[in-house]
Amino acid sequence: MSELAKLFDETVAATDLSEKQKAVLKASLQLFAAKGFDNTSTADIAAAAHVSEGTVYKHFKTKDQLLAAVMRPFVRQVVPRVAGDFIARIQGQAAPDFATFLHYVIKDRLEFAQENRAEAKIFLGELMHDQAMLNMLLKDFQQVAQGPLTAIFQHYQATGEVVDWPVGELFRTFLGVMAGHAVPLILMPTNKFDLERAADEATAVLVQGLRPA
Amino acid sequence: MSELAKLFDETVAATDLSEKQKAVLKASLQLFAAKGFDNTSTADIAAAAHVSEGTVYKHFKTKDQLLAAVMRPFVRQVVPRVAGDFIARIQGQAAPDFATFLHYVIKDRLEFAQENRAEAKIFLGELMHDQAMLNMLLKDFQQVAQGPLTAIFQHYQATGEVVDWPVGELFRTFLGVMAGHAVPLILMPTNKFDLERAADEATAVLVQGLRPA
Amino acid sequence: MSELAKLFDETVAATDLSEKQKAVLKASLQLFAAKGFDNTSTADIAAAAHVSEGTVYKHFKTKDQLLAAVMRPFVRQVVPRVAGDFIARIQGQAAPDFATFLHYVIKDRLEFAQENRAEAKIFLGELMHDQAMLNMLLKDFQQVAQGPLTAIFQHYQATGEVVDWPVGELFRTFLGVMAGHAVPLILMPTNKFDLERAADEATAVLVQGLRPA
Amino acid sequence: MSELAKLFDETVAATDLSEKQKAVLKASLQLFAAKGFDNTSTADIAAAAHVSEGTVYKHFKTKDQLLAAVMRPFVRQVVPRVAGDFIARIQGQAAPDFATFLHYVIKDRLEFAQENRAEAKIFLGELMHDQAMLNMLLKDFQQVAQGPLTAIFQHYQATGEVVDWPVGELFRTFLGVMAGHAVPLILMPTNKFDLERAADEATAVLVQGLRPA
DNA sequence: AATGAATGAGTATTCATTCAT
DNA sequence: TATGAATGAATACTCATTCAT
Repeated sequence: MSELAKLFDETVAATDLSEKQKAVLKASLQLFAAKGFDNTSTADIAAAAHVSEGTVYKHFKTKDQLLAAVMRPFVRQVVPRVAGDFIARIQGQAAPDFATFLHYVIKDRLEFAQENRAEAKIFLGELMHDQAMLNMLLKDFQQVAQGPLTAIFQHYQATGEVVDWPVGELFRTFLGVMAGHAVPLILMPTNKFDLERAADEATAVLVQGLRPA
Repeated sequence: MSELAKLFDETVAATDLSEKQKAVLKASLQLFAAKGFDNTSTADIAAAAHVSEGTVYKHFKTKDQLLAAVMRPFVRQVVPRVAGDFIARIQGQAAPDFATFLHYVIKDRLEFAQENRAEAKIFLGELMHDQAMLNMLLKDFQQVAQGPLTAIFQHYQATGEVVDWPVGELFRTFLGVMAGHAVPLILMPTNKFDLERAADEATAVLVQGLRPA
Repeated sequence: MSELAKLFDETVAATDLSEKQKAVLKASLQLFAAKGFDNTSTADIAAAAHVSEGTVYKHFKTKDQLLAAVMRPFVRQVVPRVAGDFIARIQGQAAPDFATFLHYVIKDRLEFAQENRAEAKIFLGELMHDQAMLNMLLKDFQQVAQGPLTAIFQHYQATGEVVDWPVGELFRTFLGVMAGHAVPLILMPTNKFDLERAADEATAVLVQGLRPA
Repeated sequence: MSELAKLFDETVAATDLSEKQKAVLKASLQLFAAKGFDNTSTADIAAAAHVSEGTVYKHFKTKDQLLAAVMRPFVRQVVPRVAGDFIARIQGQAAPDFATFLHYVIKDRLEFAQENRAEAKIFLGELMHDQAMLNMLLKDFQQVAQGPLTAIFQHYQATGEVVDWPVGELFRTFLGVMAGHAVPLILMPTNKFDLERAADEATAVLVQGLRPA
């Protein structure tokens, strides 16, 4: 199980959620992913959770709160703490080369996507309409981009492994190449996905593509 | 104005749509883009188009048909005829080098995205929930990927400019890098976007990133 | 063609109805009979008559007027002038016996029903909801029952062929027995209906059934 | 109260219908009878039942289901079990004479009509448009006509009380004469109806009318 | 006379949400 | 805590009717 899934379960367990409330959350996750938030009624959720309609509203005051409860732990992890971990090592002497760094991060995020496919699907589906979610994401991105990520990329620019572009541009390319693998992984319900190979490929493209001319 | 935009306008003009019906289409486009299809009511559309609710349904028999009418010309052009044009030149002797090819295609598609921002936003927003749209898109992709695109990439593999990966993988990387520029362009309503520079950058990354090791 | 059908056509022809208006009437007749008045829209009628929606309203100001136009000649003939014709003969010396009288009337009305099946179906279908139609019918019935019919039945009571019940009761029995044949004739679209035999049977039942004990 | 009325009330009571839901049923019955199914809106029903429109749809999923719920117990009893009861006695030795049989059945059915005037009015009003209802009725008729009724009529044909016609013809005459009394009873909201006398009269007509010549 | 685009009130139905039990 | 009946506003869609051309 992924870190997020664990965290999510802990969140659920930690709070005073009864079994029924957990069932509500689980049903919401599945239905939102399968049919979209707007096309899922609270009656659907109640039925899927084997719970009365009133119960759905006992803990979660609105349908939107239900969405938030389902998505919050996921959104918080989309932009990971990975960066923070790495920063420490880089500032020490044992900094890995750019390829190793990329491979680690890409694989980590693809695993994350794979293990949280339902949440990711909801996320992609609502991103366009849910200003709150979009803002949460953008804020996280900016924080990471302006903070730890800048330090990391600057490190590899200093070693000559990465071209001298603004960090934002480097990040955009990184995200694009990764999304090329992540999006199909999320949308297509296939389990034949070769995660290692995808990470290899994306790493190869980025290492070469971002190398100084 | 983009090719599509023209085509779209012609479609509208060609059919015997009255001024009011055109207003309905225009209002639908704007509202779907702004609030999403599900969150736009036919009453909203009628109000925005300064038209009665009955009028909304006079020409377009269902709300779904309205969405289709708004999106069809766009979807048909997402995967462009560009490929076809190029094939001809490549099969002749005057084939451009890989960088030139990429730059042309990328710029063309980014311009397309820029000029059809509203449609593109709806498109992204509905893709997850609208199986029909997703299928249309996937079919188009497969057709292009298995047809002209294969020929093109194989050409550049023969010239030694492109690494010997399966065409699908090359295409995925190409789309990812381009999406890295297109998605922010579509989502952020800024006109400061430097299209030329984005095309340069994406081209640079891909030319290097896909070059044989 | 039945008397009514002729009269109906004359009504249509006589008035300043254009070909299109006649088509509207014909389409209304067919659709009202097939789907009922409430389930037929004026758009349906326009389409079936190959006419614009506006044209439907050019001559007939409301949908109800259309119904009235279709039904009026029928309703006026449901209770026939037959009675008047007969009165004359009875008051003369050449009065037929009760069986002959019944057979003539029953056959005449069954033929009428057969030839005006569509109108009859609408009539039955609307009778319950359309107070105006019901009233028209009841008034006609009362007029006939209190007028000519009374004279006729009293004649046969005087000859000893008919039991000494109030005319209303005799009429009710007569209508019931006839309806037993007419209703299936109207509802079932079969042409195997043996009208002569039905008239024989109904006559036999009534001659015996209404004979003084 | 009639058997059906009881059965109907039990049905309502048996199911877990709340007071409000019963009010919905009652209001539907009254409004459908008064204005017809098509001319009764769910808003009308909600208002008449002093209930919100949502409540109308809580138990009954569609307006058609409401109609079915109102009519089902009635339709099931239109063609009664009476036949079955009689069969037993006839097959025993104590068969009543034809007049007694007729009088019993006619009185029973007229009482039924009197006690279920509202349902009967809806029934007559929808029969023409509601294929399902018509089919239900026809099937019941055929079952009775081909089953118990045949046995009964054949019994009276054997005793020489009834003319040697096909059972279908006998049934048709029986229904016609009865309808002559039942229809006015259903349509006219008068309580002066002398049921005993009507049964006497109908019996007299049929006993004589169907006697062998 | 005929058209057909336009209207707006109306219709069945859904749904997030509340509340008495 | 859980229930599920009740709510009422909202929704997609229909339809009789009008009117400018």
